[in-house]
Amino acid sequence: MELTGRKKIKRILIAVDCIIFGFDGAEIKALLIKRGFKPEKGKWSLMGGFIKDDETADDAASRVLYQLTGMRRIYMEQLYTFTDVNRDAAGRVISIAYFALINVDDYSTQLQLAHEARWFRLDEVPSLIFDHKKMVAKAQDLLKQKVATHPIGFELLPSKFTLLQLQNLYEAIYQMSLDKRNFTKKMLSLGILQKLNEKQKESSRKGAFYYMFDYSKYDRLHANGVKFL
Amino acid sequence: MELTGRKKIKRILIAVDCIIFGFDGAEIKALLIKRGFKPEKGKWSLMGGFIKDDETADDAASRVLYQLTGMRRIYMEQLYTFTDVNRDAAGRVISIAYFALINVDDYSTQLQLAHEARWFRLDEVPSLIFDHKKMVAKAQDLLKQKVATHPIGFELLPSKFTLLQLQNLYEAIYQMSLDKRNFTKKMLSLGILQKLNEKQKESSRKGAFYYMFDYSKYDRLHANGVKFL
DNA sequence: TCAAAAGTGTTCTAGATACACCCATGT
DNA sequence: ACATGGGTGTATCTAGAACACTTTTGA
Repeated sequence: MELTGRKKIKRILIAVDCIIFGFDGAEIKALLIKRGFKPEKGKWSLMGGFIKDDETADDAASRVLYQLTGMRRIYMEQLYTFTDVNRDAAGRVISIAYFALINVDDYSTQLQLAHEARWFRLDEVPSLIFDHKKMVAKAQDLLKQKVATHPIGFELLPSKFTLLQLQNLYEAIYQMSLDKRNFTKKMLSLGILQKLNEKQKESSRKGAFYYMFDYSKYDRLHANGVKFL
Repeated sequence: MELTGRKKIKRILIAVDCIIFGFDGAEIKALLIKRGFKPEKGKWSLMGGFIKDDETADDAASRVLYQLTGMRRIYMEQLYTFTDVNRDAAGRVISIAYFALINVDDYSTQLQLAHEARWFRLDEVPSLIFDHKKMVAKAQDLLKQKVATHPIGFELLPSKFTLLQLQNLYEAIYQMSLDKRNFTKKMLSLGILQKLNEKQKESSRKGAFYYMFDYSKYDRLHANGVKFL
């Protein structure tokens, strides 16, 4: 870049903030923490942290996600960088927001308690510090848009899931109901689900077959994205 | 965000870099400058600059675009934030990349000369400093993706354009040829083009009608995006 | 035997694609 | 009169949408 205005630059801190989505079988939820320090102590907020000078933003986001969830290799993607001059009460801080998807079942209750974290339905997110509400809204947009063409919905489900669970997931994301026959026809036609010989017996007498998402088939068939919906 | 690792943080500078696309009637091109200062003086690079402490990243990108083009109100959108620890030879600098579209005809030759700027076909972009090549690639992806569902292609054309010019634009972006009848049928069916009573006579004896993009009709009809292709 | 969820096929419709000729005009 | 690009219509195909009954099995 060109050197313009370099002299005027004061210290600007760089943070990452993570919008973490989960799916409880019926609703998409966001994981928020009760902020345990000043400023804005006691208010709800996204989990975040400052970037260290030897790590990338991706590294920082992974670290922050690990602290909160104890999980590594979480699906995660850079969302947007928020730079309003007065967005953080404590001084000039820009924040690189990350969007993450986790399977709720893998998430330890212990850590949840330690951080005073809670899952919130998207229509019940409380007021959040700074511009975190905007971040959540933007993440929700990205989720809707991305899940229509990329196989990321599976990140929100256990590795074995039934077709009905998958349908419920899409219905929750889009807030609409889908036709069961059309949905299964479409999903199976993509050739990226592997049917197991095992049934989920909890929710019905007949039992529903489990499926797994087959990453290698996906990569082979749909290198350039699919149309899920 | 949580306070983690704050103590270890050294100064990190924040820059913006702009990927500027234009369309010359046949090809999509990117505007690059010959860097006039060290490090990497004399090499090709994107136009960029540091964020001042009283401006947002959007402000900084607008400023940088104005410096290079003399134009205000350029279509512009935040693309991605690049944070590799050693991306900039001069020290730790993160860069918020912006994606911009301009109408080549509006661009002053004077300013072009002052910055030693040049338009490059996307398949002839020379080697660039730092990670600017990655930025260009990412911007090209976004262009392809976004132009399919949002009316941003018009930013690359004069306000009055013929249907053939519009088709050429899409053909250039997607590197494929389209059927003239199907293309015009589709475009006109969207109800967002206004036909003028004026013909472009330069390129044929018969002359081709000019059209304009009608923003208000677009907003009314397609509040949630359209499918152009 | 019955309640409760699982599984499955056909018709209809709209949008996308493929395809070729006549039109208007300046020289 | 003719060369050049401008403009237009129809048939086919494909994907999505609408729609309801049978199957399985544990209690």
